Amino acid sequence: MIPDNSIPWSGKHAMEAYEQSHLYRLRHSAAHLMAQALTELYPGVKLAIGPPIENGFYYDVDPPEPIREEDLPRIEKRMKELAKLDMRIERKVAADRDEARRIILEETTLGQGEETALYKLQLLDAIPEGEEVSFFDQQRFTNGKLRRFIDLCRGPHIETTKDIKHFKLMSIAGASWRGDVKNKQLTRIYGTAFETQEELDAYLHMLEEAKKRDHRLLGRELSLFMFSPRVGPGLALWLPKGAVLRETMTDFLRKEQLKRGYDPVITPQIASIKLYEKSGHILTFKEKLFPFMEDEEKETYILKPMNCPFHIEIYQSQMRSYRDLPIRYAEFGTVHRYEQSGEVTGILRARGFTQDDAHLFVTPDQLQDEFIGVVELMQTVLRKLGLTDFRARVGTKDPASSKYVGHDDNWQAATEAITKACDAMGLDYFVSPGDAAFYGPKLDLIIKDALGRDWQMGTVQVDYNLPERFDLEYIGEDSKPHRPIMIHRAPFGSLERMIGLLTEQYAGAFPFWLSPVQIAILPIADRHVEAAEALSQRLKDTLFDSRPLRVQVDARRETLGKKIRDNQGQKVPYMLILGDRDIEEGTVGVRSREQGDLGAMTVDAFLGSLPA
RNA sequence: GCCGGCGUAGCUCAGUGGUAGAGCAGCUGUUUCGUAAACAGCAGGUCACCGGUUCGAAUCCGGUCGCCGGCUCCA
Repeated sequence: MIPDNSIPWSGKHAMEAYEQSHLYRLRHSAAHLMAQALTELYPGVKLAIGPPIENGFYYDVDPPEPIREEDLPRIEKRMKELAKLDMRIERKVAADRDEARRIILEETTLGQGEETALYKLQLLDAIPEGEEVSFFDQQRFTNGKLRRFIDLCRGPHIETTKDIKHFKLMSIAGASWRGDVKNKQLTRIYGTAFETQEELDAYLHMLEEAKKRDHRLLGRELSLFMFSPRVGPGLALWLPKGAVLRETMTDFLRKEQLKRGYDPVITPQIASIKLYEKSGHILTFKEKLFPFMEDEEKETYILKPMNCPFHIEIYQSQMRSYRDLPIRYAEFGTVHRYEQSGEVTGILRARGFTQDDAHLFVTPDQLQDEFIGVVELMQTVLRKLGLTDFRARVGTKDPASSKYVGHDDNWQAATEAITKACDAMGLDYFVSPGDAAFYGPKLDLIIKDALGRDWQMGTVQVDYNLPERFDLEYIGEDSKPHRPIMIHRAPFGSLERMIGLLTEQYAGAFPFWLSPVQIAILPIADRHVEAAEALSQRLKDTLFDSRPLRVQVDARRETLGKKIRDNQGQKVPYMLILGDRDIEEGTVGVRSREQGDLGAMTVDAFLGSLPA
């Protein structure tokens, strides 16, 4: 998390408070100021939208010539000049639509040609009839020249440009007009603004600090995973330390699932395309698939992008009775999705990843309880991982969209099951219309990474569609066939994404149970190495969380200070120092990652002090 | 995929048209050391790749690949 002292990001109320704040208005006005600078520096530039956002503001523009990063300083400079003019920012309301149109065409274009109003006119058309249309106007006559900027805008703004003092333009990106890639791509310029220089500096400093927690950096420094161009983009190689961490997490969840009546299943990496034709994924998922494979008999196979159809095949392999339900098939299933080249981000967004997947086949009567059971498991997982900074989102159907499948009463039942389960669990969630899967509503956990980006982690989805497509049945008490409901769920989401996020949350200093190396033994001199190896073996024979303790002896011929420094850098939770005194007295010198030197104690005392 | 940026040793980075450098890591030797970097030496690069300009290219130009920020999409 970026510890942003200006806006606590989590929680709906915090966001609402931000939108009411002076800072929010300041940033909005900074966006306008930037637009004014752009109209002066790039005559004919077409302006689109320029809102304040969580950590600053942006403006989307369509410039007559490309804007590059090296242009930002002179845009900033022009903004500073303009700000000093002390232009009053005045709100004006158009009397009617015709006047609004006239203002856009005659005034906001500032004599640069009506075509510069292209996007503003479209925005005007999107404002519902009868709603007030307002403009914000800032101007100053200076040195025989009128400097003016007027923009179609809902506001609110601050009163004068001279209060826009502490800002910085951050970056340039392409952004589609109205978020649709089929539309023209505009140039988006990001900036940030604060009330004081200290806050701006603090924010920039925080960004620098956040970069140090980037999982891609720590993944390399701690030897967790790697990528190789010879393997391919987005295809991670797990190094021994990352792999053991991952196994530890998998072990933990596997046990929790066994306790809750899940049955493990294992399915192949590829399948005939027919399977995905049947599931319908071939239509909705086509552009996400790796290129197809064809065998000598001209049968087409695809690398699996998801596990559900396989689990359905297993369900369908025999007659099911209502007495068999619920059936819970669990698989740590590795899937491959051909993510667009620009969207691959370390292990947070990879092309191959492993879902902690399971599919529950339930009767309508069981839906509610099973959903609660899944939410309970997710809470257990979050607690164990020590994650508290997350948001729970209930994705429901967007009533205006036609992309969904299934009957309305099913949707309503499923949505109710989800919200009731969340209420019953006391989960603090928000409802987000339009964020449902196309086949059903879902509950997602959203977590931010070090750079403040949202990632969807764990998910629970209610599905009426696949049972329908595969014609799934169970025989009910009435001896008649009935259709089961499926729940798709993944508490971690994917091992890759969760480990990436955990790495950033903990800045690489994983809790003891997860640390790849839990204990480093540091013999002081060569003559202590033998005792160190013996101690190492003794610890490895000790179970922690029913796994052998992970111990490493640092037998390098380095000074103790050097060994401590290196193992601290590797974020090893405990170092056990072994020298003449210890061997004589039957103790070890214990040093903790967090608290430093804890003094000498017996190995038993040390083991007894380990976190439960 | 699109917009913008970056690519020099395993890592972090110097090097603006004239014989490729530093620190750390690695290896060798010396040191055997009690709580955050012992000392010395050695080795290590097709300057991402391909093409062009030039007497001469890490450096200038074009293309490709990879990575980073964003858009779109997602676990």
